[in-house]
Order: sequence, then structure tokens, then C-alpha cells
Amino acid sequence: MYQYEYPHPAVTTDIVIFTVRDKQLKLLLIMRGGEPFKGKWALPGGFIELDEDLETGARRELAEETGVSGVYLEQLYTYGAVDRDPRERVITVAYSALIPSDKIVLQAATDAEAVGWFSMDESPTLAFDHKKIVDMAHQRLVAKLDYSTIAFKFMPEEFTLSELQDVYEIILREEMDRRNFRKWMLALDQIKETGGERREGAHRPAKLYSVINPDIVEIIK
Amino acid sequence: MYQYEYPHPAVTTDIVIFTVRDKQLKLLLIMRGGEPFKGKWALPGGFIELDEDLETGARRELAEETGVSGVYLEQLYTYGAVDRDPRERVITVAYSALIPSDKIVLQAATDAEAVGWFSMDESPTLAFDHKKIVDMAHQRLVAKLDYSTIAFKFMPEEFTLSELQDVYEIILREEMDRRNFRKWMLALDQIKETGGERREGAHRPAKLYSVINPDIVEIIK
DNA sequence: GCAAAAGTGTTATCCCTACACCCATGA
DNA sequence: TCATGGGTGTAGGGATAACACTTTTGC
Repeated sequence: MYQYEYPHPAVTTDIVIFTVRDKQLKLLLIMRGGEPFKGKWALPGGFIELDEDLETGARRELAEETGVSGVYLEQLYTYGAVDRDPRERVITVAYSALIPSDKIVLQAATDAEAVGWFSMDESPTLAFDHKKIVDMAHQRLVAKLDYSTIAFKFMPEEFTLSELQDVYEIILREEMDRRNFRKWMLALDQIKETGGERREGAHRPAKLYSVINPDIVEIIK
Repeated sequence: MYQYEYPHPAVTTDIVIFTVRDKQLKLLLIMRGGEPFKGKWALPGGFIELDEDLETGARRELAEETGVSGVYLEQLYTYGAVDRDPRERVITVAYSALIPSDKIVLQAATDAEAVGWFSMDESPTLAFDHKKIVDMAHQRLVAKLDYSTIAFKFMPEEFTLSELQDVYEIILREEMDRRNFRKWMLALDQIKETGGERREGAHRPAKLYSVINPDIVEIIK
């Protein structure tokens, strides 16, 4: 038992994880194993420990529930509506995570009943206010494509310009002119040729590129 | 006494309030009346009640400690470093507030010892990690001037284009061409002439403008 | 040789920037 | 009449958008 002189809310982290795969923007969800919302799909997340930072807690929950680790993570928003959890007052600090599709290795989840990737177009009804959280994360992602290099977080170590353009087109849901996209991207000076090329299929091989500063999301324009 | 099965952190809100006055960007601070950091300047804020939303709590604390109410408020970031408060684990949801200089009426503070406006250039050493919070709020404000109509939140009901330009120049710390500023601002289609004019001094009177959608911060660009 | 994706330049348009003079007023 | 800030237009440059053909490969 833990006792306090004043009432304290519970604090959780919830994580919206995106990836781009099979020409779709996808979202990682877990099926809740316990009440409330047992059997419903929800964002991975859970209660924060008193001796860990918020981001540390988010990473721990993410690893425990989905096996995902080492991803790009940024704080999204904090949700604290009084009745958002039927059990008690719960304030959640939501994080947004991006992962390259080649790093997806879903572990048999420990805390959750099941884990799955869902296309944004056909995601199920979510527990709590998680739909609202997902919507905001999606909106933020779309906005950030325009003024930052966040799209690189979806890319593997090496990638072609066409693959990179695909990511933009899938998330923004609009086609781009290939020549202008290349000119724009190369002018940003954020990627460099690796020297390698990718051959797949009966056509000219594509040059491979890598991100110059993989650890930093640059603000562009 | 309040008891919980699992440990709960304390949750507070802190508010960074800006105004523009006397050709300076100013910040509202309170002097702490109790430990820790007694006698130090700090952001207004305090513990959240279990039956109020985060924003409601922020507004309540703001009113109690400074007398300020009815202002524009937006969530900034949530700070949760383990040791940010020497008493116990405290997670704070920081908000940023903007207020027109004509609405500044500082009430004799109830919870705080003193309240004061400080220029960003000469603000005192702050309690806790409040400097970090102020820095982020400032950074965000500068960024938002560019791509939103947030500057209107500093303006009174009616204002001249020169007054509006002053706000931009003071916050961005750079002079702007008057003709280009006017062209840009009027093209945004966010303000309208009220018909009135302001005469002050031995020169041509300035037309007064008001914001078309005062309740919405538009994303521009 | 043919299908399929990669790669590549030029032109037109729009937006942003730079810049100087007249206007209305109070003293 | 003069000092002061308010108000206005245009031309040049840079960035963005539109647009089509050649290259390399596997089959």
C-alpha cells in the first residue's frame, strides 16, 4: 500500500507506433488481456514507475508488450480527461514511435494477449480514448513530413529514392513528381549515396542511399 | 490519507504566460511562499485535483496565484524527470498562455508571495526545471509566429497594423519591411478593418483592425 | 526486343524580397 | 510648415511546379 497526504492520479504512458509496409501506414496494437476493455484492441502502454523517466517508462512498456525496442520516440500529448479510465483517475502521457518495416520483430507479448499491425484504414475500435490519441499522432506525422526529416525514421539503413518517395506518398496520400521529389530531397543534403545498388526485377538497378545524420530529426525549410 | 495499491506520482500543471508590453516579451512569475525553493521565482502552477481536467487545473492555478483568467492556453510538454522535485516524484504538464497587454490585471496573489512580469532578457533564476520549460515555451512561440496566427493572442480587441508588426518584431527580434508585412498580413485574410482609427500624436491616424476568427488559431502558410 | 522501373533538364509561374515617396495629422 | 508615423506599388530573383524521353536490366 502506498499512502499520500493528497490524492494522486495514476500516470501511464501510451505509445502510438507507426510503420510503413505493404504500401500502407500501419499501427501496432495490443489486445487487452484484463479489464477494463478486456478483449479490445488498444495502444501499448502502462503505468509509470516512480524511479523511471517518462520516456524510459514508455520504452519499457513498449518492449514488454510488443518486443519492440530501440525505436525513434517522441512525446505527443498528455491526456487527462477526468473520466477517461473507468477505474480511477488516469493521466496518460502519449508518445509517438516510428519504426522501419525491416526491424519489425513482434515478440510473443507478455502482458498482452495478442499484438498486431493494422492499416490505418481498417483499424478496429479502440479502448479508452485511444482513437483520439491515434488521430492526433497521425495528424502530427503528416505535418512533420513537410517540415522535418522524420520520414527517414521509416527507412532501413539503405534505401532507394523510390522507396523513400513511396513513404511520402503513402502517408500524404498524394502522388509526387519523381524528378521534383529527387531534386528536393537531394537539395536537402540529408542523404548520401552508399555506392551500392539494388537490383530487383527486370529493370535498371536503383542507387542506394543512407541518412547522413541518422540520430537527428532535422527541421527543414 | 489516500491509499493506492501501486505507487502514484504527484501531477502538477505549470503555466508559462507571455505578454508583449513596453517593447518587450514578458513572462509572469510568482515568488514561492513555501519550501522547496522558498523565495525563488517560479512558474505559476500546482497540483491537479482528481475531479478537474488538466487544462481546468491549469486555469484554476493561474487564477488563484495571479488573478489572470480567460486567456489563450495550450499544452506545451510534460516533464517527468525522476528528480525534478526534491519532495516526491512530480510530473508536471506544462501549458503556455498568451495574454494581450491590455488585459493584464494582477490580483494580489493568494497562494504566492508576490507576482511579477519579467522581461525575457532579465528574468531571474527559476525554481525546479522551470528554466527549461520557459525555454521550450519561448522556442515554440517563435516557431508558431511563422506558421500560425498565434500572434493575435497578444492583441487587444482592436489594433493597428503597426502594433501587430511590433509584436512580430519584438518576439522574432528582427525588423520587417512595413509594406511587405502589410501585404502578407492582409493576404492572410485573418483580420478586417473595424472602420475606426487611432489618433495618437502628430501624424496620420492609423486604421484599426480586428481578428475575424478570434477563437481559432489558424495554421497558415 | 520488350517490359518495367531508374534516372535526368528545362521552362513557366508564383511568391517573396527589396525598395522610395506621398498622406494626414498635431503642434 | 514641419516633424512624425501611416499608407501604398512595382520590379527582380529564387524557389516551386509542370512536363517527356533515355537508360539499364531480366526475361
